[in-house]
Amino acid sequence: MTIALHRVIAADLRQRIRGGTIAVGEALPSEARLCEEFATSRGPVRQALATLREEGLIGVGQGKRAVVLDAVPAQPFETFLSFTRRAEITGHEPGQQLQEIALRRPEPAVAAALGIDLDEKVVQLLRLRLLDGRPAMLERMTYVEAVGRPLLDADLDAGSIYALLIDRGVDLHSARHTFDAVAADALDARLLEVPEGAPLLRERRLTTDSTGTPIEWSDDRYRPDIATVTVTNTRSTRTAAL
Amino acid sequence: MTIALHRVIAADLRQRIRGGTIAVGEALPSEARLCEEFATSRGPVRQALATLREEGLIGVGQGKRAVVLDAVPAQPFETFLSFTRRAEITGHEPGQQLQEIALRRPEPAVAAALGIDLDEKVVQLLRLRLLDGRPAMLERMTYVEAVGRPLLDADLDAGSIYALLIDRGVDLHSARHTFDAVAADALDARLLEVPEGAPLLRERRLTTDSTGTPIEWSDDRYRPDIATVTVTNTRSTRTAAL
DNA sequence: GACAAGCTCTTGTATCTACAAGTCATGGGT
DNA sequence: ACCCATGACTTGTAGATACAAGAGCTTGTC
Repeated sequence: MTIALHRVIAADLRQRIRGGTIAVGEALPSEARLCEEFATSRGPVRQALATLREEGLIGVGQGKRAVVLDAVPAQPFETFLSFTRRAEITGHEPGQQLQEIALRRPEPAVAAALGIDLDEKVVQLLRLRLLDGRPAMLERMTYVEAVGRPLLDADLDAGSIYALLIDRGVDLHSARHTFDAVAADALDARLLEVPEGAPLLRERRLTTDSTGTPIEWSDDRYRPDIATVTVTNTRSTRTAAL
Repeated sequence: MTIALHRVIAADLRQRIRGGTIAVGEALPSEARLCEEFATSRGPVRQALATLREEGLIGVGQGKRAVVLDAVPAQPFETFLSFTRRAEITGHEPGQQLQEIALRRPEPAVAAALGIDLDEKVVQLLRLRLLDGRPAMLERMTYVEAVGRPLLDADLDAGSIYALLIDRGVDLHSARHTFDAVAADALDARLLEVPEGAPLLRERRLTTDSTGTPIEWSDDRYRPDIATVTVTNTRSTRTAAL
């Protein structure tokens, strides 16, 4: 399988930016220069630059060379879902420790979020996420039974849950993330290795399929000194409409 | 001034999607068809489709026509930016108290974020935001001088800063938001009326214009019992791109 | 009827060309 | 010393062409 040239170019430039070969604030080589370097035409070069721009890595402008904005790329949409992908992109080593998996009846608040009855069962997971071996995030995930069943038999310390679900044909479509801050409770404190009461970033997430049916409810708590969450948004929708 | 053809095509298709001429789930005309229709080559047509894909309006895939995903993009820019708009949507009464506005030299960290020299001046604002009369969020905003100047003369307890800036022709294009949690410092505690050390949701925001030049840096701290931040994202946008 | 091969339509990738439009540095005039 | 015009360089836009690769329908065979 050959990888498209514009992807190769984008990956190469990404590497240079992350590796510091091209520093933040510095200009990239001109398109013409890149064409020579990769022995290609402007098409693939421009496509690669467009990708980097979309990722928020570079800023462009007519008549002037592209400039490196930031060494850490903003997450494209789908990576918003995956802790593993996020870690890889930022160059950290992801890890995970499954603490508990259970099939049980949900608490009322969770049942309400998922829009199910109190007597329907759910699959709940408690999982600690690591970055470079340090505790970074604690997930409390709840899946509706039909979706969560296969998780009971899977090796959850190995791969990504999302990859597994998508593999089984689960139609993950959109997610609503609500952020706030909480004080670490006893369990948070023990697993994340922070004092009780320490501030944690909490992300509560409701994931739905393309028909809008809830699939997953999650309460994730981040150690703010190790992991943060970044979101990028653009105004282009409106501007272009004019 | 002529508008680039690919923008015209994008705007036209957007119109059809929003207007219902092409329903959600339905396929767009093929590229070849669009080429005929707009009497052009594939370049501009593909560029227009790439724009719509980036906006999350359509999903694409090799060998099959582009499909309308959603008539309304998940995250309109203004909604994300504007506390006022968010409050109105959720049915609360927004309020604000400007604590301080100053023209000064930035701290090194802020200067670095904005990509300016230490001896360039910036306009800094400290503003408390209220919901239904209760303190909800504390903003520490920093603008590059050229952009922030007009704010010195404006009535900031009245309208929205963003509305004012857009009015003055400032090209707000995209923003990167980083979320974490911090313990309230003395100033946070006093103004937000929480104990010192209480967990606060922190949103650090870098807003840039369409060339990627930073315009604004902000550190916003939310009282989690009064205000949270919600983001929605969709998966389908990107799947085809990998 | 079921299945598979093949054909056609479609998008993805790449090249070459051309001109428009913006940026920036150089250099000359005041 | 300052200012401005010029010109070189760079990116934005657009056309035409070619082939690769995936999707889905059609058709022919068993």
